[in-house]
Amino acid sequence: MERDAGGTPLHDDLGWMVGVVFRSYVDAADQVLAELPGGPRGYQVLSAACAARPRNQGAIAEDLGIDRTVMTYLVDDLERLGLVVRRPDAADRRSRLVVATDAGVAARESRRDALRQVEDLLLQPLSGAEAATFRTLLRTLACAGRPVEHVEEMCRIVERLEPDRQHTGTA
Amino acid sequence: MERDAGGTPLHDDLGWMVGVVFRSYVDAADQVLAELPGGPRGYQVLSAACAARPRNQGAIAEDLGIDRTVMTYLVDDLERLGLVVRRPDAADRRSRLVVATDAGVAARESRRDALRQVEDLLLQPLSGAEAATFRTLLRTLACAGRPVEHVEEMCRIVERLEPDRQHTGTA
DNA sequence: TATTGTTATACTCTATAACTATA
DNA sequence: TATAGTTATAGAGTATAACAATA
Repeated sequence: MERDAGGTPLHDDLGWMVGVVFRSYVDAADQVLAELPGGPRGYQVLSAACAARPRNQGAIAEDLGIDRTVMTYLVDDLERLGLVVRRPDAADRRSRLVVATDAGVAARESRRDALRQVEDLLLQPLSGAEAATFRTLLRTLACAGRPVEHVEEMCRIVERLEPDRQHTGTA
Repeated sequence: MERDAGGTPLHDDLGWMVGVVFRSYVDAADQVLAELPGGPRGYQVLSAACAARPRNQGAIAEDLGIDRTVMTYLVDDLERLGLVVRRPDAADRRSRLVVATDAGVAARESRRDALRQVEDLLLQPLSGAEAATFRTLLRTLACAGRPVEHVEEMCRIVERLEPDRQHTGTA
């Protein structure tokens, strides 16, 4: 039962690495998106509202991994600023389609350009080719299904862990 | 000022991609780390406590991107479970070195094995070679300085954005 | 009966400020 | 005076539950 030999056992931890990069992006993006409600997520809602085929709040919320109740507040704020509107869905009168206004499209475009510079800054430690590779691989991961939904595999992992639970107590 | 032609403008957004992967990891890791206080971050503190050279709370907090006040609670919980101890630092009596106990080392090792399976599950959409490349590039980014600290570049980006601010009001 | 969206409430998490003890 | 850590408080963010309208 030896201690970790290396000085920093975290450098092999995917969770730590993803967390560092995630926080770096959010911190940098927050500076650029200061005037936009909701920070990066408000921008992402606005981006979704700029898509060719408008979608309803629930669909956008699922895509962005946020609760639908939070989506209500985000859309409220964006609508109050005149950046998006809630359009009734002829096919389902319960549903509200979120659509960007002209001002919303313009606001999104200027933010997108600024965010691209932030992204370049974030990827600066990589060469141009490496950055392109990183984007491609990251997109593959992001667009694939979420591993949490691999219920069976997760259950097997947790079950295999059970015998060791006494190490941490039951609290 | 045309609407986005593609169906999903988010698929080119680095922030969206990193966010999706980050949430996927946290959700999956939470299942494996259910008994450990603080979830993935509690695990990361425990990992830091397993390092060869013990460090104090502030240094660990900075590495993990969490506030030092939060660190106090995390270490409290881990110490209560007997996984770490606060050892006085002979060189500076204000400082508390966080050191894993034998039980802490054992708990961390079993969790690390489970987390490796979670990581493999997360990276399943990639081939073996691609996954290795992704880890390497991600580590390079995570170990590099944070872009927020590139104060000058950030200021230039924000300044260039200023003329467009009227699109979003001043709230 | 299930689903979309809203509202109100409660909860968690995080940050702020004040304090102690060291340096 | 500045720093490491703690504590208490307040604030932001988030989730839970109940509700209305529609399917």
